[in-house]
Amino acid sequence: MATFKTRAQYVADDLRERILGGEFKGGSQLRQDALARDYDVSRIPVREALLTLESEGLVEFHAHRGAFTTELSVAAIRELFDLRVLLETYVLRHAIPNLTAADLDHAGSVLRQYDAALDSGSQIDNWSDYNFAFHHALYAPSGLPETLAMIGQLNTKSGRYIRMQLVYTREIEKAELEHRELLELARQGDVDKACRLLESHIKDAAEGIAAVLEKNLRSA
Amino acid sequence: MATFKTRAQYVADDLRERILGGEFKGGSQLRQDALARDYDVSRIPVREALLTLESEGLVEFHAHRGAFTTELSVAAIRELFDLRVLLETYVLRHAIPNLTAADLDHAGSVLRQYDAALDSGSQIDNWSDYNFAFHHALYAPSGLPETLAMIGQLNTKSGRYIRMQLVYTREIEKAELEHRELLELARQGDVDKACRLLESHIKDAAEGIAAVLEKNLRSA
DNA sequence: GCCATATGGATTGCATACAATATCCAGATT
DNA sequence: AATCTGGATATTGTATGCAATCCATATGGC
Repeated sequence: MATFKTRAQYVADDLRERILGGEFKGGSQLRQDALARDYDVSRIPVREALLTLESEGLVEFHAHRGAFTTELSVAAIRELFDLRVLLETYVLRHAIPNLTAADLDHAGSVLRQYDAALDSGSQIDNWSDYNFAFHHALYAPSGLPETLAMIGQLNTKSGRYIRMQLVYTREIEKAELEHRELLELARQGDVDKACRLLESHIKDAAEGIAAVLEKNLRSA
Repeated sequence: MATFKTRAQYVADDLRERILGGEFKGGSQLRQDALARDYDVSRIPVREALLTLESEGLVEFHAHRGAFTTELSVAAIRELFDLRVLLETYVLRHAIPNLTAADLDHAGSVLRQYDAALDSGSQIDNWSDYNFAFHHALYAPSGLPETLAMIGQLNTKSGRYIRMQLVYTREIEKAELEHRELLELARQGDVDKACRLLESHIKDAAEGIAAVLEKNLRSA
């Protein structure tokens, strides 16, 4: 069922990856005509894709001037990460009591895939997806789909900067260790400790990103 | 600046009002052709408007079948209101210490406008906007624009049901009293009491809506 | 020399027209 | 009788082309 994908959706998915991957820096303009040629479609599906990305906070439309990739201020990034702490500890708190053995197994298997990917080389492009998959595996049993959707939005909006931080500071290994610890605490059902760890896990990432951004600002 | 509004935006704004106003119940289909005739535009801006509304959670696209207004389950509504409690107490907590005399005056004047609207007759259409304006006046000094945007999303998504509850249960007056109390607590800087009141204010609304929906379900 | 205004060029926003897809219903098959 | 097949129909999804708008540059008045 519903295996059909419109061209607009295809363009949106690919363009999202390109933006999150850092191909378009700063507030660079995305010309509809050029993108249409890129994807060999007309400008209509490109426009629709850009509208979708606008609603996700990745681009901004200026009437008759076109779409530009958004650039988040350091303050905005801090705010988004504070929101992540608030919402993710909230769902984790609700998820842990519901975790089944199958849920824990699934989260564990995602972690093992991390390791395989790490060992096989720097598949950093996919790391963000794995990261989100692990967090999602822990959160899903909360039975709070609307909340999970908002968390997904926050991740998308700040995704570009998360990847940047990972590349710059190479602290994937540290995150990986914290993930293992988080899974263990969840297995033990220690809600408070797990939430505290999650909070510092997210805040550390935010501080790393802020540091990188502020360094870049000074050098520019 | 930027006083220009595309037709797609105009259609989106108007259609949003119509959906929130309850003109399209249940999962009713929104045919692009009919809407295009309604607004005397082509289907392109209609499609773009529908895409915008989809990102706001008001409609859903089914490929080649069209757009349908979404219908939230009682569980989803409860979840959205729980999220509102979480996020709104969060911003209120951050806003109260920053409230200036001008902020309090502004919030008070919004309240006075309520009263005027109430006395002049049942301008229920506008009440939701006033309601949001009051809450926004209290929250804005938090200096957390991203969080405010998410709260706005939650309000939009659940807006249809808020209006329904107000019409059915006529508890506008109660909400109005609570607003005055909330403003007074904010003026006194009593963060904890204000947040507790806000929490029950939102939860009461959620329970009222759930009661109405469950009654409707039984009668249907 | 400086500010207001007009004009050219580029790009978007939209209307029209066509292609692709899902659904429905009739008819055949088991 | 129930299920499956296939074509007709309605509706969406997209391509093309044109009109509207913005920005930059040049021009004229003071």
